[in-house]
Formats: sequence, structure tokens, C-alpha cells
Amino acid sequence: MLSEQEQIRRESLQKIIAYGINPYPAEEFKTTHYSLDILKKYNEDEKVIIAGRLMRRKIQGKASFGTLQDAKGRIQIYLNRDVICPDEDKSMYNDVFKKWLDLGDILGIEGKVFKTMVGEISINVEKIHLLSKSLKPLPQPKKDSEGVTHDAFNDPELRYRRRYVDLVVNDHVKETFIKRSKIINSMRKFLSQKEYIEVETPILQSIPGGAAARPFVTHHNALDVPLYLRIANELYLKRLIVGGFDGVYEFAKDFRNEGMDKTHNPEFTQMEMYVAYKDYHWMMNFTEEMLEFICLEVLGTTNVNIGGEIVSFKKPFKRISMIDSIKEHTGIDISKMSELELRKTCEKLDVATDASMGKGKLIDEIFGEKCESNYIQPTFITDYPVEMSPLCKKHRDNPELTERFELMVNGKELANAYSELNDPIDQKSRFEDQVKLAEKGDDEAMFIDLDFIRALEYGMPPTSGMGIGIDRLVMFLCNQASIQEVLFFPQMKPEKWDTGPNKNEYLELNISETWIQPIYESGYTTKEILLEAKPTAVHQKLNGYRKKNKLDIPPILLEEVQSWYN
RNA sequence: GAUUCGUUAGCUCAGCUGGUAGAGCACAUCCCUUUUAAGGAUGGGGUCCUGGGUUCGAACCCCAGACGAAUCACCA
Repeated sequence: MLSEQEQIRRESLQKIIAYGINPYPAEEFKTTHYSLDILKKYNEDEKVIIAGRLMRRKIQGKASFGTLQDAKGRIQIYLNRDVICPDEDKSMYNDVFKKWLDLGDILGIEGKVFKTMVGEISINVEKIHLLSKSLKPLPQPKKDSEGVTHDAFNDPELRYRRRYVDLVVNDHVKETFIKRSKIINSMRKFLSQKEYIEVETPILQSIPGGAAARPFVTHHNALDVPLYLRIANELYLKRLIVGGFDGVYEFAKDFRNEGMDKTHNPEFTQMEMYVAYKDYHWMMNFTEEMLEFICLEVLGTTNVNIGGEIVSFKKPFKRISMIDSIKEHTGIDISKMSELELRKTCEKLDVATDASMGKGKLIDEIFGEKCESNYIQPTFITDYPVEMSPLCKKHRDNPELTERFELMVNGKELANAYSELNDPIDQKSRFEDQVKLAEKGDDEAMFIDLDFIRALEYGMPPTSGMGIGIDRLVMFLCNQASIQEVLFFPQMKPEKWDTGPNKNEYLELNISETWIQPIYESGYTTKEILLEAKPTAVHQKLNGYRKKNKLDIPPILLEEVQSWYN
């Protein structure tokens, strides 16, 4: 059922076609300017051609004002009847513009630049072209002279499901996504300046490796094998290092079949990179250099407002080992503790544990509970317990630790990096430990990837690798608290659509075509629902519907309704 | 997964103690040749998320469900 406004727009569409205008023309429309160009450089009487969406219209007799919104901004247009229609025939203004065009229509405008009496740069329209008719009314937020928005389009569900509307109507949304693009470009520029190679690796993987997470499963028909959407691309990028590239990186969509919240979406973007002959100390320097570069290039400053805190991305960032961090925040030195002592410490600190947790997991819990959220300013946390990191090289000074760092910003993980494990024998035994975890029921334990082991057996140079969450980085640099604000189309439950009546079902009952839609619209959406109702009630409801919608058909007779029930 | 909140016109939202469904913008008609959030006048527009229940009577109370948001838990 169309709303009144939608019906009116469809009627206007018909009138436009009857008048001889194609509402959806095929031809290229050549523009000379963007709105922004005209506003930036005022050239009185300059002839311009622009295209965009009509966002405001104010008709005042023979003159009208409007606002045209294009990809770069908005500009006011002025229409005078006798300028648009210099001849006798005034229908282009009186009918087409005033009656049949609507807010939201895409128009091409030819005219001359001028300033109104109030001094606003505008276009005096000489010719108007309909480029696409809009059949659904847009929300109409208004900004007042103090910059306060009234009637903002701000229902999150509508905004995410109809992002196209959100983008048309909410300027700041577009800005966020433009900035996202700039951040990614800037990172790519930085990596490419180092002469690393941008690569692409499989998204469909038969063994989902490189991280601890539950995968999405799919099936390949021709090969008749299960395939997984990648949870990471780490193992493939390392194979390329084996193959002799010194530096590779990939901007990768990864997929994890886990819970969603304001920092997690089932598909998300990571940039992973691997560089041969480096270690995690080198990678820390590299990471802070890269982030500083991006901030300066995109924002022009290293001071970033994140949720009201000023966070400085000026290098160097603070570095602290996990054990020292725990010492700093709890006053307890856990470095020499046994598993039992750690468990007691957890109890004392009120950190929840369970029996399956090993030494490493216990340490990680303490850190997660007591330390992590304190790191607002960028901080490298280094030297994680070995159980947590099956793909990471053991620490050169302490075999219980690994050469790993995570970069914490605003209490959240932004990046994760290792001195990569390149000892195939050690790697195999770490994978086997994961298999044992899986057998114990850990559904996030890693799969064993024998081909990856084989690759390491051919020899991988010492390498450092790093992954950085692009969505989170964008959230930080755009000061957005929710991942949904930095993804065009965040994951949502599928929308339910009213697909209309199943006609055959009604025809089976000998119901005439003309009454099917009214029956459906009256709430009898299936045969079963209709047959459960009383014929007299249906009869009344249908004639009520006929009257209300002013249907041009005779009222239905009770006998006819009753005949459906026999 | 738990708890809380929300769902009323195209959009943003009111709607008291259960008693005929409201406003602003948008839309339509008429008037108006430079408006600045929205010139003036008049008018049309509703599956009050869905399904049950209570009641003489439900947008409102009760039960179940759908969708969304926040917090927490789980998870990187």
C-alpha cells in the first residue's frame, strides 16, 4: 500500500511522461561545475551546468528558490518563470517545475551565477533537465541559523538499513566515509613508499587459519568440499615471504562468526603486513611512524579527540611489557609465579577464572581485567605468554613469553604484531597443542595447516608481521563510538518484506481478481486466516475498505463472500 | 545470552488516570517576483510493530513474539 505522498509522486510521473519528458533519460549529462567550485570562486554571470538532487523548494509566485545538492555540497538555485519560459508557453515552470517535480528529484541545471539581494551566491536557472524522478519522499532535516538540526533523521535502524538516505540527508555521515577513504589511501601510500607489495590472498580457505575465532562455513559445489570464509590472511602472507618477497601487505576483509557489539561486526577490515629480516622492535617503530604519518596527512595533527580525551599519536609511543603493566596496575609481580600462585592472585584481585585456564590464560585475564582499559594514550604492550600466541616466536630471553606486542589505544586493541615463528618444528608442536585444545572443546582453537608447516620447512626468513584493525582506526580518527558508524552497511537481521498476496491461494476459492488485494489489505493475508473469519465480518470489512479507498468497483454481496466458505 | 529502554503520519516527536488519534516539518489546493529554519490561508494523510488476553471500551494494562538501541557477559 503506497502512502498518499507516494501515490501523488507516481501521478506526477505519469503527467511528466504525458508532457513528453523522459523521467529516466539515458544520455550523459555533461556538467561544468560542482556546487563547491561555484561557491569557492564567485564569477558573476558565469555560465554553469551542474547536476544534483533538489533538496529544498520554495515557490513564490513567478519566482522560486531551491537548493541543489551534489556530491560536494549544496547551492541555491533561483528560478524565474519568464527566464525559464521566455515564450508564450509557461508550462515548463507552472506545471513541470511547480507541480510535478518533487524534493529528491535529480536535476540538471543550466544557468548563470549571481548573488541574491541577501548576498547568497546562487544560480539563475535558464534551463532545467529532469535526470531522474524520485518516487519516495526523503526525510527533511532542517538546520537553523545557529547550526542546530531540527527533525534530524536519526533512528539508527532506519539509518543503517537505508544508508543511501542517511548519506543524502546527513552531511556528517558522508564526511566520515570520505575520511575513511583518506585514511586507507594514506596508509597505502605509506606502505607503498616503502616498496612493499600489495597482494591479494584467498578469502575462501579450506583451512581457516591465522587467528583464534569461529569461521563462517560454506560449500563449493563443483569440488564438493567445505570452504571457510577467512578469519585472517596471516598464513598466506607468510607463504609469500617464504616465496621471496621482502615485504607484503593486504587490506583484507575478514569474517568471524561471533557476537556483534559496537566494536565488532561479523565482517571487518584488517591491514596485515609482513616484512622479512625484521623483529617486533622494528615493527613497533614502524607502526608508530605509520600512524603518525596518517594522522598528519589526514587530520593535519597528531592530537586526536577520542570520546572527549585528547589522544596523541606523536611518536614514540609508550612501551611496557605485560608483566610490568600488571605490576604497575596491581602492585603484584607475577613474573616468577606458578600456576597455583597465579590462580590465588586472580582470586585476590577478584578476577574470574575457570579450571581449564593455563598459566598464560590466567595472566591474560589479569591484564584484561586490571590493565587494558587504562591505556588511553597509544601504548605497546609487549611479551605475551606463549600459550596465547601459537604463531609467534618465543621470546629471546624467556621461553614462557613470546615476542608479541599489541597496540592499545583508548583502552582497546588497535594492532597486533609478532616476531613471526619460523621454526617449522616448533610451529608443528604449537599447532598440535591447539588440536588438544580443540579436543577439549575449545571451538576457537586453531586448525592444523600442514601446507603452512611445509612452507616453513623450506625456510622462512626471520620476519615481523603486524595486523591493524582498519575499522577501529577509523573509529578513533573520526571520533565515532560505534563500528556501525564507520561501515556503510553494518550487519543487521534481514528486513521482513511484505511481498503481497499469494494470488493462486485466493483464486482457488473462486475469489475474483479485483477483490484479492482488498482482502489481503484488510488483514486476511492468507487463505487460512480468511477461512477462519466469519463471512459476515469479512463482508463488512471489504465494503468498508472499498468505501475508504474509494474503489471504482461495485460493493461485494454477502452471498459472494459466503460462497468462498463452501 | 541476560537486563533495561524503544517502536504512534513520509521524517522528528507529543499523547495525563483506559473513554472519538495530535503537533511541527513534508504533502495537496489557492495567493504571492529575492526567500534564509518555515511568507499567508485552507485541507488531506494512521495496520498506534505483530498476535493473543483483560475490559462495556486498549496506542495506553497483562502475556507471547518481531525488530532496534544501551549496559553487562562471552568473544579478539
